[in-house]
Amino acid sequence: MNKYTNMTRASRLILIEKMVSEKNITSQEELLRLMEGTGMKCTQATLSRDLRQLGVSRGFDSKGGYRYMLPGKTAKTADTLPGHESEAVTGITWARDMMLIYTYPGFASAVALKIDRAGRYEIAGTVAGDDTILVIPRDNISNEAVEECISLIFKNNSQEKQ
Amino acid sequence: MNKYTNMTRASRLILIEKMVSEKNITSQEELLRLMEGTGMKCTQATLSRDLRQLGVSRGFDSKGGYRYMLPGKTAKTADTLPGHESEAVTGITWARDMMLIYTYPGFASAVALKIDRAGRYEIAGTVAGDDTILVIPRDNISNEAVEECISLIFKNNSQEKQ
DNA sequence: GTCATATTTGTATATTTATTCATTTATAAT
DNA sequence: ATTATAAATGAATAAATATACAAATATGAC
Repeated sequence: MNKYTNMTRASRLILIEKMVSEKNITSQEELLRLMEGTGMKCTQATLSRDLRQLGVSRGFDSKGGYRYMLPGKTAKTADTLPGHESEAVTGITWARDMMLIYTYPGFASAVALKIDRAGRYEIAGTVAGDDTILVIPRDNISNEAVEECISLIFKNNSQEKQ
Repeated sequence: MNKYTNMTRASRLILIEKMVSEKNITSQEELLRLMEGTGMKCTQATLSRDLRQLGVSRGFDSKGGYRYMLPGKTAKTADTLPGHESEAVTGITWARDMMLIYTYPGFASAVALKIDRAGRYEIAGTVAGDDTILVIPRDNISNEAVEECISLIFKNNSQEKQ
């Protein structure tokens, strides 16, 4: 049953979602002013509660600026129906402070893509052949840190369902 | 060029990501205390800056509680080397005394071919994946020399197109 | 309508997070 | 090494956001 029969509140929540999805909102004060412009007014306190209710949170845009965003937009998982890249891995070893990942033939680039997309700064880059990936850590990053990192990427991968 | 050469900072960033991914962090103060527990200490101000750098933001978990979380699959801005941009090249960095060149998907081998054909002594060889090129300098060749070299190749490249 | 109860809201304030500025530390050039 | 330049940091503080509590408003039963 719908708990939100209060019209004022209901339409305010709708307006907030609309504003957040369309505009680049950087603070609650800013959103407040935008909403006032449309005749819908409330206080920052109410906005704070509404945003929590909606799951709208302040994150960062691509340039590192603040931006309020809808819950779906935060964890953008555009890629991946497959999501079982880690199963293609047959072995891992270290040589010259670089990690070598072995996969079933043809799977290297798919696994490497997964690693690249994780955007981990510990990893300067990967180069994938057909069944082997060369993972190049940044300077001063320990092998353990990279292993941690790779482990995490594969873990996240298997958890990724939404 | 690699921006993360500071050991203390680099490992702190790693720890932060680890903490955020493993624990349910609800505030910076909380994270601060957790980190202190491992011997890594800094102030809330530094943490605030680090979190922005990492794109880690405070959102809501399924129950509406606060929780710091890693960024979605937002593209990280590659550290670019000014003046070396050729159309397909999206970024350049150094790791383990090797140059890594990032390109748009599918362009790596084309760019690598260009480099190979220049026949520069400084460059022992290249290995290209789909969107990443590993440039291996000869022994005793400085990074600067290789950059000079690559810059020259790209300059020639862009002149060809005009 | 009245009454009882639950929800919503604003004010004031507490808490949390971001930023300024001075200092220190690292990196680069000579 | 020495000096210059840039990056990182902490302390203090500003700015932004959350919450306690009282008042107002809505909802449901009669």
